[in-house]
Amino acid sequence: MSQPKTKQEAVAGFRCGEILDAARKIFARKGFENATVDDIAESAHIAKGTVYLYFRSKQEIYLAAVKQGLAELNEETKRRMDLGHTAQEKLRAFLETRIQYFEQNRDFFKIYQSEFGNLFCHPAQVNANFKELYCRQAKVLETILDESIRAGELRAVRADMAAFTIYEMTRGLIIQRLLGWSRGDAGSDIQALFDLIWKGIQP
Amino acid sequence: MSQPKTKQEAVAGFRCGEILDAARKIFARKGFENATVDDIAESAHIAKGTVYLYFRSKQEIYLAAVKQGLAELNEETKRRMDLGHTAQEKLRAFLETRIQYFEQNRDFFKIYQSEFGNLFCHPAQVNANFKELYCRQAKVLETILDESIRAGELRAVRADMAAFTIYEMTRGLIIQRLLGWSRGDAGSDIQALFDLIWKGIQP
Amino acid sequence: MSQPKTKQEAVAGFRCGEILDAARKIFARKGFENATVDDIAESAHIAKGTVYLYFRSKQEIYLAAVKQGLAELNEETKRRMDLGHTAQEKLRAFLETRIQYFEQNRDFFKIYQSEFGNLFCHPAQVNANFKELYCRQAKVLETILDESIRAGELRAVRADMAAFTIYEMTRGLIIQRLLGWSRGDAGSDIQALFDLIWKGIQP
Amino acid sequence: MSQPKTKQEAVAGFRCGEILDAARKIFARKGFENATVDDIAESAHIAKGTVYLYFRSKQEIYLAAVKQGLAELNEETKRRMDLGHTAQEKLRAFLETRIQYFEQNRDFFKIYQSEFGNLFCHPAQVNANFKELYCRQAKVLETILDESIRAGELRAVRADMAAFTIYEMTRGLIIQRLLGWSRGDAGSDIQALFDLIWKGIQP
DNA sequence: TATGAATGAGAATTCATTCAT
DNA sequence: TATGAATGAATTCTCATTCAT
Repeated sequence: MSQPKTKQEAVAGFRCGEILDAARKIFARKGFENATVDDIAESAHIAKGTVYLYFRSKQEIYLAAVKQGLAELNEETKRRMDLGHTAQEKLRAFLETRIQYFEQNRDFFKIYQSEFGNLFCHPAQVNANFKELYCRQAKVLETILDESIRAGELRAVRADMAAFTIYEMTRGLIIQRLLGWSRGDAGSDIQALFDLIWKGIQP
Repeated sequence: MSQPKTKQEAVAGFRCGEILDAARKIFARKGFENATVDDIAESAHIAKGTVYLYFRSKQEIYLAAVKQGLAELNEETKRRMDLGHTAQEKLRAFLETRIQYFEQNRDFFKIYQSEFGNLFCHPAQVNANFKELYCRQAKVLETILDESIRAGELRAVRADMAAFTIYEMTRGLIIQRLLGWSRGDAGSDIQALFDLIWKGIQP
Repeated sequence: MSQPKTKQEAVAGFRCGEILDAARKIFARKGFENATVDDIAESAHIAKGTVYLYFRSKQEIYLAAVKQGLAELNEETKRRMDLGHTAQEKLRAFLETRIQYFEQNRDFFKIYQSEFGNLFCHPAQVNANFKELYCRQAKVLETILDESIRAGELRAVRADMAAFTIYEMTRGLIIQRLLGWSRGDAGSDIQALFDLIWKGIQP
Repeated sequence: MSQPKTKQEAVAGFRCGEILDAARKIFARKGFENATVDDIAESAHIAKGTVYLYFRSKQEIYLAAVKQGLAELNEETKRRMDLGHTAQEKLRAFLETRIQYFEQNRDFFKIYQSEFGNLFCHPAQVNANFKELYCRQAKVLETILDESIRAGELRAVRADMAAFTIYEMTRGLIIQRLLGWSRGDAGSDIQALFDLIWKGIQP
């Protein structure tokens, strides 16, 4: 995140990135438990020991990979939502950004999805860490909805529920698409989903 | 499924049930990989070897636990939807049954949810097995929606997408509730969700 | 061995025999370690627990199976050797009996052979038990040879070595035949072997 | 087999050798089934996991141990037979080499012998692998005998049978010696055996 | 006697992590 | 920094033996 000051740091950052890229690929393919540190090291073209110079444990690699992706996604989502002026535009931006991001980063989606699946059987400390990142995404949406409802642009639905629900619908759509269960192209899927949501929340 | 004919079979069925209950508890708490067969045996108050008299492998226990729950849920959902006469009643029945079932079988929901998380990194054979059960749930809904749209009760949304989306929203709501992120009681959460959906699909 | 006095004993003897027959079949097919008591019980059409009414352990079944076979073979060999008058006749009887017996009791031969293979890694107590039975076979032969040498019928070879050697040649021939490595029929194989031995020991 | 090019390879070769030596000792003492990988590791003064860096399974260790010994024995036998000029010299070389080799590598002989014992209840793949090595030994002898018979140096016995028989007599002698059943010293045992065989096959 | 469900010790194998080079 | 050999704890599954019925 922060700029590297020295060449050392730059190299270190580069290595971390390579490892995380490799890790995402491996974790996506095998899941956390079945991925081995050897797999990751091999995929990153370094030795196993080297991995431990940059990360303290397999867990840590995993967390870093999810965090990095989530942060990037959140940032991108926020950026594109800010470009919209109306609630409608912002909502559409939310849907589009996320779906496009996940389509382009399928490995990341798989991990993200798996992470969600394990939400209930994670060490508490891991969860605390992620709950914040997860919630932040819904919060952004909740805020928009809240404002729009107060402005009379939307009808008085429960903003917290609507936000989380929209959030989940997005996830559901991506699952359908990644598993090949959806028959439409991305554009029309997004449009159909947006339409459904919008009808549900407009006054 | 079938009634036990002999005392032997009854006892065997009972043991299977005990093991599956224990398994659900353990898998819910630790996830598939971190649960050990020893954990399950201990929780079922039997010896490890005994588990293997009833199931051939840890995998098999897991699959049985998920299948049993899914089958029960599907059956119950269908039964209650059949009691409704209008699309509205059927949809509400769908939401209510599922949310209530999962609230009452939290352990099962956690496994179910985790199963979804692993959808992308599962052995193909497991997936094939479950895709059918997963899809059947959405299909039931899709059929209802399809009929209602043709009858003019609902507007012409894409039934496949709407079905899967409603399905996912339900799941999302349960997650919120189980993680304690929802502030409302079950009844009002269901009402709010139903309202959102209904507005989205009515003509 | 001894005659059963009561119906009880007769039944017990019958059961033992059934178990030993089954055991021989299973041990021959799978070897001692890979044969399970369940296999044996199933093959004998009784329950696993029943096996333990007649034998104290898997070991014991095995030992009993080998002993029974060896005793029978020894007896038969002795009987047929006694029918011969000259050393030549007795030697030929020795070869013929053994080869025919093993050809007709292939399962037993496999166990016997395996037993020999484990001669060096057996619990001492087992070995002591068998050494006697093994040696008795060679001893019978050694005695014959000894007498014949003293009578001038044979040249002065070392009887102990010749006996054991003939004994081993027999075993070797059977291996060849059971593995299908021998191209001749039993009769001509026996003849060829006898010829070789006879030339080696005649004056 | 091939010379190690790097220090790495040399170390790896050394480790393999250490493990195989330990394995031979353990397998000889306990037999394949009763030997544990832990035993082998402990005997080689390394951790259990280390064994698996060099061999994929217990089976593989075993096969490697037998193969290595057999190959060495075959090579040595061939080398010493080639030094002889007449059939008599070659035959004596065969006997001497094998008996001396096994006397000096008793652990190997025990495994080899046990291997023979399991000839009939082995996984087919193992057998295919060994049959070749076993037969090659007898074939060498058969060829010599064949030539000598055609040259009139020996009488017209069946070479295949004679070869296998001599082979088995050798094995028998070693068994006697290792079990302490033979009263003579190695030299006189070899001489007696040779005498017996030679008389059996000379014209 | 006969049964077969229950037991639990035991074995092979894997892999995250460490550490000497 | 980088390496990769070594470690050993942990896990699944098997099966001889026991015992209540």
